[in-house]
Amino acid sequence: MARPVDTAAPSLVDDVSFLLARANALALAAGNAALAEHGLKARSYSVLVLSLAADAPTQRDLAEFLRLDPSQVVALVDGLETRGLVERRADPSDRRVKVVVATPAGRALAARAHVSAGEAEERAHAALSADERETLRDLLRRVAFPGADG
Amino acid sequence: MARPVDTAAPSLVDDVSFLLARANALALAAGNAALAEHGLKARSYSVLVLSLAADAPTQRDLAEFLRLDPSQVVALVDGLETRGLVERRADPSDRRVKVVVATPAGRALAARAHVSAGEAEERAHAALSADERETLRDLLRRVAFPGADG
DNA sequence: TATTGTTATACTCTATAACTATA
DNA sequence: TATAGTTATAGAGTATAACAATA
Repeated sequence: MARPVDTAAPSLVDDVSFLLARANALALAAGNAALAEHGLKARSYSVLVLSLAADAPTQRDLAEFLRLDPSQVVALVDGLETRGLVERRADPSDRRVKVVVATPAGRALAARAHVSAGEAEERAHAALSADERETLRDLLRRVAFPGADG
Repeated sequence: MARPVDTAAPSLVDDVSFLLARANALALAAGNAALAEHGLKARSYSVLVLSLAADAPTQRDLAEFLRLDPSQVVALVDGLETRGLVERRADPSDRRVKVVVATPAGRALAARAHVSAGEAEERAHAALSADERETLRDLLRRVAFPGADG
C-alpha cells in the first residue's frame, strides 16, 4: 500500500485479540473459498464434521460447541438435510431431542471437503513451520476451551 | 453440558482454523462487553486506536489494515466523529484523501478503553502463562500479516 | 416449571455497485 | 482513466422472543 499505517506506534498489532481477529478473518476467507466447491461454508462444514461422530450430537450440543444460537442450528441442519447429507433422528429416551447424524453421502462429502479445507489451512499458515503450527494449535486449544484442563 | 459432543472423534478440535474461530469468538465477546461501557465495540475501538498514530491513517489505510470495505470505514468514522472522538482532516497534497486523527477527547477515551480491553484480554487468556501468551502473539502476528517477514 | 426444537422478527454486519470530486 | 470517499441497497449473519411438544 502506498501510505501504510504506522504499525509500530499503535498498540493494535500487539493486541492478541486483534491479531486473533485478523488471523481468523484470513483463515475464514481461505476456508470458505476452498469449501465453496463442495457447496459448504465454515459453519455448515463444522456441523457436517461434528455429525460424523460415533456419539452423534444433538442440536443443542452443536449450538454450544459452535457458539451458535439453537435457532441458527435449525437453519444449518435444514440446509444439510435438504441435500441428503445429514439426518435428524429422534432420541427414543427423550423425544424432545433430535440427534444429527451424517448420511453415507454426507460422510463422503465431508471426506472430500476435509482435504480442501486442509489445503486451505496449509496455505493460510504457510508462514509457520510444522512445529510452530503444532504449538499454535495447542495454545489456541487452551484459549478456545478454557474449561478443558487438558 | 449434559450430553457433550465427543471432542476426540471429529477432527474439528485439531483444526487450527476452527480453534482460531472459537478463540476469536470468545475474545471478541469479552472485548465487546468490556468496551461497551465506553460506548465502543471492537471495530470502533480499532479505528480509534489507529487514529492515535503519529502518522495518521487515511480511510483507505484503515480499510486495508482492518480488512473492511471503505464504505464501512465511513460509517465507523462517522460514529466516532459525531461523538467528537476523531476528526477528518483533508490532506493538502491530495485533496481526495482524508486523514483520521484522534481528538484530545478521543485520546483520553482510548486510554481508558485500552485498560478495559487489556483486562478483558487478561481474563480471556487466563489459561496461558505470560511466556505462552508472548509465543501466541508472535505466531499470530506472522499468520495475520503474512507479508511482513519479521 | 424447565427444556428441545422451531418460527418469526429485527438488528447488525458484509458485499456490491454507482456517484462525486479530485488526480 | 484511475483513485478516495460517499451513498444506497441487498444479502448474510446474529440476537431475541415466543411457541408447541415433551420432560
